[in-house]
Amino acid sequence: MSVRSGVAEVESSERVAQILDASARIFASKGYEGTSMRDISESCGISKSLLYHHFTNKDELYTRVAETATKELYSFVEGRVAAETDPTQRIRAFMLATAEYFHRYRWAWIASTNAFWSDPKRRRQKERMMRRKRYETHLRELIRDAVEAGQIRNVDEAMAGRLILSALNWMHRWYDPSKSATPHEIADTFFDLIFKGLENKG
Amino acid sequence: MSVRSGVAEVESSERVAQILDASARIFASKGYEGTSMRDISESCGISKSLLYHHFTNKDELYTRVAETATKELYSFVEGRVAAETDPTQRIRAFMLATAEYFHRYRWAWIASTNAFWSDPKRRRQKERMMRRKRYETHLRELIRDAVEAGQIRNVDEAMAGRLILSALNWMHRWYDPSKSATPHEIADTFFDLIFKGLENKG
DNA sequence: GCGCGCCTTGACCGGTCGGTCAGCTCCTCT
DNA sequence: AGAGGAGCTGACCGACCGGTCAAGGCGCGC
Repeated sequence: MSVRSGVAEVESSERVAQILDASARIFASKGYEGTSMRDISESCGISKSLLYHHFTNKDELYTRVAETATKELYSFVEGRVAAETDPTQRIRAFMLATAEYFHRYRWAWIASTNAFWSDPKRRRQKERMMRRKRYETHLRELIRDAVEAGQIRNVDEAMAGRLILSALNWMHRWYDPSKSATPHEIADTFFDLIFKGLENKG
Repeated sequence: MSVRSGVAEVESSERVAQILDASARIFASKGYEGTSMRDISESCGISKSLLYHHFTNKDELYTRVAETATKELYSFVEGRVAAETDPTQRIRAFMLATAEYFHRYRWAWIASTNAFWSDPKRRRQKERMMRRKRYETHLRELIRDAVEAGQIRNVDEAMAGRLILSALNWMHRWYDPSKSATPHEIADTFFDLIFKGLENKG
């Protein structure tokens, strides 16, 4: 495993970063319960004991992986949104930024998405849910602003927000990095489809 | 567990149906690996051995659950689509039928969705993927028909199809049956949003 | 009364799980 | 030279996993 996959790019220890990267990939493809500490240690070419030298237990290791997928998402997206002034373009920036974030932390994103249900630790889940809610509320505010600016029609912003997030959140299930379109292009296409609609007005 | 949750509604044996229903709920909430045969047997109030009397192993039990979520989806949706003639209304029927199917087999749907990755048996996955592809191809054909009929603009039908399916497939992550909107109403709202778009034309 | 099948059980199996521990190597600072 | 700490290992632990098996209860036809 020579190529880094996005997790812990600025991790102090080289080994810790290697473990986090390998864990992200394995958790993403096999789920939390389906991944054993032996799987991880063997994919890193190290002993299982060394995992416990760097991390207290499996749960902390998983949490570290999952956090990278969500922890800075909000501030990253907010920064991109703030760079735009036009209400509609702010929504587009929200979508493109989310896609870019997904692209960068793909395996960690998938790992945390797949274990959305069945979280053994409720404290962690509560924390993640709060970040999530803040992120979703932000989108709804952007939609509300665009409605008030007269740029989009008076839709239910909760449902419109869910539609946008569905398009972005389902992407990991079919996105193939070896194919042509980048997440950025995909998000842009979805923005066009959602904004203009399918209907032929001509 | 007195209430049936959709799986195996016409199952010959009462006990088998009970096991399938309980399994669907537990697989849905804890995943395949996270669910033990003891979990299932205890939630049914029976011994673990009895599970193996009715099912050969854990994999067959899971497969039986997962199949109910996908096996008849295509023919069910196709039937609803065939009842409509207008190309746009056929797309709407596709969406409403999918939402209704999800509503009916909710736990089995979630269980099979969550275990999309990490499928130990490749044969089964291949089978499911073929059904899935047929289902998705059908939608793309409906979109193409509507484009050719001049009802929707000349969009990329693959991306338009993915947008529609994303909205439907992500629903299980936020749908709450205790809340007001039914899957039918949700799908109808999504159809309206996707068809007309967010843009204010006035 | 009695044998026969079906549903059902508890005891048990080998294997794997997450996690622990004593101790090894090797580099650094004094 | 030697003390000490970080990185690292293999042997090991109890718990739990999926799965097996011999046998018990029990209704039904003869």
